[in-house]
Amino acid sequence: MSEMAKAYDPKAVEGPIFDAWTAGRYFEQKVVGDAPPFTIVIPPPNVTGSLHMGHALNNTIQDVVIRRQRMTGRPTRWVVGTDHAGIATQNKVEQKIAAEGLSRYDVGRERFIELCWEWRQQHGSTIIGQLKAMGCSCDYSDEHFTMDPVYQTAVRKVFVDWYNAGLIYRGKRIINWCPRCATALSDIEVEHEELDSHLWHIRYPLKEAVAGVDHVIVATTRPETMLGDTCVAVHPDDERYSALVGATVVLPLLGREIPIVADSYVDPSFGTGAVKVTPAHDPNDFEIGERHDCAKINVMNADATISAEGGVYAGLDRYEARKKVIADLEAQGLLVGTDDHVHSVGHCYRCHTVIEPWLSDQWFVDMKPLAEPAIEAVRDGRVEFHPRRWENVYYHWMENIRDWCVSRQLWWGHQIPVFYCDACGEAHASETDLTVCPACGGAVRQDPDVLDTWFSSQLWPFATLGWPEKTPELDFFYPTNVLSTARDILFLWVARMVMSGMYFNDGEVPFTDVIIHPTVFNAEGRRMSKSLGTGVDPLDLMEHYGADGMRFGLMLQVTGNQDIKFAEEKLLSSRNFANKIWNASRFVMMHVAEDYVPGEPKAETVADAWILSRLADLAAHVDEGLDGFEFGETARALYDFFWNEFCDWYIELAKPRLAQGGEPRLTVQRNLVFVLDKALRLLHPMMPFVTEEIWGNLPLSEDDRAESLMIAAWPTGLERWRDEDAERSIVLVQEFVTAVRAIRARYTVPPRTTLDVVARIPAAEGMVLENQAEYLRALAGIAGLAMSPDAEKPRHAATAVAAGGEVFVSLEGIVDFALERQRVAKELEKAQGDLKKVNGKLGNEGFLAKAAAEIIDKERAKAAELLDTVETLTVQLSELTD
RNA sequence: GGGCGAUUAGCUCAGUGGGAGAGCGCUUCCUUCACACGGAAGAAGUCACAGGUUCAAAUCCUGUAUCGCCCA
Repeated sequence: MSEMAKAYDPKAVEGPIFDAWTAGRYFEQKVVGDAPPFTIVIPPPNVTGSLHMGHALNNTIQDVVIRRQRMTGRPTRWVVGTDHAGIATQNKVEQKIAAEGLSRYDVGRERFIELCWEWRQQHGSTIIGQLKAMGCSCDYSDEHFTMDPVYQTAVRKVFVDWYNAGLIYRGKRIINWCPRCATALSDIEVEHEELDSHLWHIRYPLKEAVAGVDHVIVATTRPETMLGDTCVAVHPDDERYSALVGATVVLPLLGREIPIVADSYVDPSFGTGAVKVTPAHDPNDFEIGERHDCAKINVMNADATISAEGGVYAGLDRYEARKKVIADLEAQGLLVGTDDHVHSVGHCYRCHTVIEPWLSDQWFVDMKPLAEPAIEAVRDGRVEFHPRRWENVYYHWMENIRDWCVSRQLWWGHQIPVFYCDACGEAHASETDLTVCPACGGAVRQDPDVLDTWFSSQLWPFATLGWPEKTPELDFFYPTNVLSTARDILFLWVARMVMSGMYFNDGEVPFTDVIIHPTVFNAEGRRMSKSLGTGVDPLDLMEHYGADGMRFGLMLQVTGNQDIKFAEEKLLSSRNFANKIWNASRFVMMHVAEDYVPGEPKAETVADAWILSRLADLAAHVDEGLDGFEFGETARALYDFFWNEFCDWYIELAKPRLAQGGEPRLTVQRNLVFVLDKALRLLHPMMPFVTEEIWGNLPLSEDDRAESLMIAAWPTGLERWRDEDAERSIVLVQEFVTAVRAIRARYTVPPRTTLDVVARIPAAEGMVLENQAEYLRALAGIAGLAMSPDAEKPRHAATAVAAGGEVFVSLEGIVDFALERQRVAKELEKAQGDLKKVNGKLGNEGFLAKAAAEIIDKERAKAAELLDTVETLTVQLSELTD
């Protein structure tokens, strides 16, 4: 066995370990096995992306889940890959050719797509490499991409099937237009932000006065859109305007004559109660326009400049146009007021440009029929959310779902497989490219738009398994088990996977458990953003704390209902934890030398029984925690066990017997190895590298050994080691030792100075402690030890209350009575307070009548114990006179 | 406007009906043969506020305040 370094060095270990895993092909899973398979599909990161904290967290979660499942012996598969990120990739390539002074129109569509592929070849694997650095156990031999040829087949089939089923249609609608990306966006790709703006009140003159009224005043947040106004609307019940309905208004600046209509959409309490209606530039106005058969005049170009319809304003940018419109209205005396107004403005989720509601031809998916079974699947528990409350968010969205605009005016992506014939005017959706019209044989041209990236990503759980082919993989691994993701793509992705997954797989859900993990904010609670420089780079963190340190530090911070304000100090303690485990293991290895013979563990001493019992408890906690996807609690349980129980106490308790040699030494060696072995297995999913490195060197029996910890068996059957008596006994030992150490610390007794200790301890506890006397001596630095139920307190002794009795340490000449009085008085006060509280309960008839019997017994025992303590401390205080 | 979540030690957070916890930080002591990325001991909290339910509330209910997020 090789000598272990004094400190754990992640850099020296991680690379070789990962290479060994790869060489062993432990990540790969073939379609074999008796146990039910366990599958996770990775939320495909954006191909242009690099690892950020959200990825780090999410992929650690997935790795923890799948590593544990793999160790239980189930055939596991973690499908990895990237999505083609239409807008983002196109932006990258456009930036690149812009450096040569070229636009995509200069290079042409075909060449541009080639350049996108080239970009992908060069940069598209960045994030996959970073997942490897984290230790993620994805099946890298089977990487997928949402533009792979087979994937394209799947996308086309979905489009054509839905088209033929009438679920996809084309229509002129108001969509969210990003003028910078020059493409439509779906509703959920728009981020709304409250902005300070104004509400402008504008006088619209009537063509002819009605009952002495010669104008109407409208209020608007977007004065420039008045160029496209085709009516003015008021509420039908609004008496202020009832006489005016049907009258004609002369639109200022342009002189267009438009009607006043009554529509119940109008909120009479907002502004003046009269609204200008611009059907081509607002979704609500579009609806009003439809109802009243008003013209839809598009006054804006794709780049958000005013179109030819805008008269003298044509060519101006939308904000320039706004300024000029306001100035002109003011000059004509038509601007009657300007209020401050906060309103919600949509921004592009990719580039944060203000989006423009815009009338154009787009493709839509009719969502309602798809949503219904997907809602049902969650209602009846075929899909479960963790934490559960996310179900409500899902229901709310699904029940109010709107049609999905799936066309994008981009070049990079899945081009819409619809072919138009100019000769006969027919349109055909086709899984294969058409060159001639199936109806008339005329020439056809394909729709130039591409599909929303999410249209392809929604197929991920089955398209990556070979669908639409009925592959063995699809049969074996679908439905998948866990889908872990951030909440911000619950709608963009998760909901759509459920809908399409069920539609195309005979109603079978794509996964059974959805983990919605917390969002990682920075230490100040702000969103981490590369552009704002508020982010933290996981690669830097791994550099400082190791992959295990980062992973474990993140796991410690995952809780069910709280977002994470990133606390780097948790990574520091996790790195230290890795080192602690390393050194505890190093200690064990140093003491299992040539003389060691592997064998079964044995609960020979109370300490042995205790640690084995605690190990059983840990295993139960880890199983329960991971089954419930409670990563924070699981991490804490592992941390506490290793550090506070195994290292702080068991190793210390083991030392005397290790030194003793012979049979006791062999037993304790075997127990140390056993506990370490099982505990490393339990920790492995969270800290794969350090555990693998250590475990490979453990002197295990042939039965317990495996090629690698990552494919070693998950611990089971530890329950038989439960021993509550032993646990209680060790608590007594800990209390006693801590009491003596506290006295040592209080009087700064040098570490090597041994003390004479007298203890007045009840018989039962005394017997237990008597049996552990060797431990007490070793751990507390005791020379003479005398225990009895009626021991006399020596003169000049420092005292402590512990183990149901009193501990006295003779400290002739150095005891500070003032200090002792102060301390005892404080302890007494606390005990009296507690006693009063407990007695209050016990004196309460309601409590005695209604509380559970075991609670009452517990309170009685507590009262008796506290009374003892109070009496003891009272006596001690009275004795502290000289 | 509707909804969700949060408010516990200096900081970051666990804890969901019966004696307030962890990590980091802080104080004191210790370079003792696994570990100073360490050991030992310790100080530190009217569990946001106000009502209510209950024998019993950090925990359940209602309201208020503050902060964050989502939807419209």
